[in-house]
Amino acid sequence: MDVSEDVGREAWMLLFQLFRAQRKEMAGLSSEFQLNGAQVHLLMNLQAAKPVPMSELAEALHCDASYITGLVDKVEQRGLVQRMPDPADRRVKLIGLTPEGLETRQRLMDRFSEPPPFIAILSQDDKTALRDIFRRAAQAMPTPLPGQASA
Amino acid sequence: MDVSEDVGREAWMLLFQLFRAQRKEMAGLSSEFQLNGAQVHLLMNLQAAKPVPMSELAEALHCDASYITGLVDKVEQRGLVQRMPDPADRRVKLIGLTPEGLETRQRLMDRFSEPPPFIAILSQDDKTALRDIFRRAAQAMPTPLPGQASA
DNA sequence: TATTGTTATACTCTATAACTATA
DNA sequence: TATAGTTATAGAGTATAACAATA
Repeated sequence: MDVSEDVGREAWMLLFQLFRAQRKEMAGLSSEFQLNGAQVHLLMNLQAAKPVPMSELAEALHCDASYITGLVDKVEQRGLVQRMPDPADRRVKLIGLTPEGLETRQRLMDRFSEPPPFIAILSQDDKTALRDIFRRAAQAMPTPLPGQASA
Repeated sequence: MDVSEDVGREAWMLLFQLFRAQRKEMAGLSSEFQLNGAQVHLLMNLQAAKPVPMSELAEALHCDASYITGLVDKVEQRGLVQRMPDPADRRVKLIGLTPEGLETRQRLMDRFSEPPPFIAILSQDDKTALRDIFRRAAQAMPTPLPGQASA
């Protein structure tokens, strides 16, 4: 096993542990909004302007369509999203944010984008280096990353 | 909101999404070993030489003691760990790895330490920079990070 | 016949409360 | 009386299978 591989391994293991150490805080953050993790990601995956088919949400959240039904039910009951018929295909239901949902999503993104301690404690130089490296990583990845926090 | 804060925010949001994009693969990795996430972390938190009280495991895994009972039951039935009495306090049970558990833990750590795509694709320089930054972050954090992968 | 979403149901993960043995 | 672990149980999260409406 060559040394160059070990650098990536060590970086990953450190990140893995750092990330995991603050998983509890993330859960707490979700419950601040009385949402579970999946609901948070549901809102993050919705855009203000363009309603989205439920099937697409299932794909984005890597979960079964039947689970999306229940997920949408809950946030719809809270007035954050609404189901709309798709004029082009009457089997499809489009999910869009309500004005209140948009506002909640905004607060959610602001809150979630607050860096956890292991990033907050870094020097400005390290933060910048991290950002640049992750930008390169994101660009090289096939996955289109969902909604960005508004600055 | 000043600009220096935004750098940390952007770094964090990018990391968050990159991390999340490969959460599915992590779950798949656990099930390769027919273990769930908690069982993986249980094994990772056990050391070869020194058996550990169950209460300590509950703390390390951030979960309730009652859940540890079931967790240990399952991996004990598979012969990976064993309960041992603590001579110093007969209420306490110490959990230690069996030889088979040690071997499984080794394979587990080797497998889990394989960097995910978003790290693997980085240049050698970027990997090194990441490692150094995370080392600084880990050192500055209060949490003692558990078992490191053996190189 | 295939696909979108829904319903009913079951399984896994995890916590809470009551309990036993020991301190 | 307090603590370590266990048991019973309940709740949340998620998937699978059968189904209705539409394509």
